[in-house]
Amino acid sequence: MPKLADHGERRAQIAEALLRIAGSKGLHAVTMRSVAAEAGFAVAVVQYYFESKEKLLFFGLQHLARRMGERVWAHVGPTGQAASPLRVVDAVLTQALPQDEESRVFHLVYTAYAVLSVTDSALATQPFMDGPNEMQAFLTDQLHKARDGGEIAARLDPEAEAAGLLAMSAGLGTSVLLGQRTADEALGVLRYHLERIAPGRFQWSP
Amino acid sequence: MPKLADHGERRAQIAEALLRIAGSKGLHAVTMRSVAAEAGFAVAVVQYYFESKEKLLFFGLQHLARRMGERVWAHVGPTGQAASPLRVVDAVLTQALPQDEESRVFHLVYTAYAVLSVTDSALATQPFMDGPNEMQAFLTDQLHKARDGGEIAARLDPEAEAAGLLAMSAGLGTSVLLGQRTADEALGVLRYHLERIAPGRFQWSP
DNA sequence: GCTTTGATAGTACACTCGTACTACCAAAGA
DNA sequence: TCTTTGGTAGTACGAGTGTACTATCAAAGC
Repeated sequence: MPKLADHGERRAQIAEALLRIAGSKGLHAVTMRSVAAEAGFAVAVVQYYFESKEKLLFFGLQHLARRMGERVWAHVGPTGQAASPLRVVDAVLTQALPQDEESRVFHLVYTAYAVLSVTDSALATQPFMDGPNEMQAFLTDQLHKARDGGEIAARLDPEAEAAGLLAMSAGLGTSVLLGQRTADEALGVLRYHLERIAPGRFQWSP
Repeated sequence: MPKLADHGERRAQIAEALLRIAGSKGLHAVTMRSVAAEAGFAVAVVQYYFESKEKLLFFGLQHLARRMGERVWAHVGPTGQAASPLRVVDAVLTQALPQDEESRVFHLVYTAYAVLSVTDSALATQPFMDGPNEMQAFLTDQLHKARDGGEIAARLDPEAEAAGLLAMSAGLGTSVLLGQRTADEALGVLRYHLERIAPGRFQWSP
């Protein structure tokens, strides 16, 4: 057997190249040739590790979702499980905003994929529901804990609050992407609404 | 001079065909050929009224924005200018949700255009900021009036509330598009948050 | 040392795209 | 009536696409 190549790593390399192109030139600029060139391989190599473009696109989406999940978790984890549920909620929602370039690319490509999935049956819409659903369940749980701990008012509905905040965060993220407002302005709006839920309890962060 | 054709109407016809395709098959399925076929014309006719695909796409976006504006206004107008500002706010935000097929197509195509505009300089991002900015200013104004009229608490910030509600509405709309929740569920979340702003004042509508 | 085989490279083919070009048709003005 | 001209149709071309195909290379096993 010749020089064994780590298939997983190769596929990851190619997926990264795909995301770089999709993030800079748009998802429509993702072609076998452009991805191969960006990754520094020949077209046939991309074909070798992904038998078709459809498979490549699908893997690219999975790769993106995985990286987004890791990133959010990396920011939430350190906050600690034992920490105040409100801090966790704040960390998650803040991280959901496109504040740096990497996050901006995530948002853009993810949205592009989402739009594509509506009309292209090849890209199952399942990944676009699992992630958000999981996230909403997580936030709902945190808000339940916050309510039980008396951090937020008892009249608040954790489920509806979580769903609303998540949707707001997504909407704000899109507006940042389109240049309607800056990330800081979006953060300000988000913080205002968090403050409305738990007055005086969101002033630890700068 | 031969059989005069109303250029405005022809362009509108073609734009409608474009939107039908973009709404059903996706914006990437919009080609000179597909649009011409959908409109029942030859390709050269589309070329005749739009000198290039770029111009066609741009006009399609303008046409969409115009129709969306008309639709929202048609629902807000009857509510009356003299009516309660909260009713106007409710009407606008409700209408911003994709509840019927036409609205669903609006959301989808608009989002597709928005995503495209981020990476394609040909599609100016201006239209995606003017509309939302105008809408936010309008809602902010209504909330100011509501606050002055004592319909909402004085501690609320009209600007931040308007921005948040609009972002939430957009985010909820996207989630409906992706099938994460139904339009009714999204409406429920939205109504919950309106109710939070002005308790007991959003129970007129079914 | 030779063969096998996983990995990479180059190329060709069928297809679709946007666009340019020419031809045709029919109504209005001379 | 004949010519001009706005509108419509058909077609051809170059560029770019996904994919199949073959060739080449290099390391592992005999």
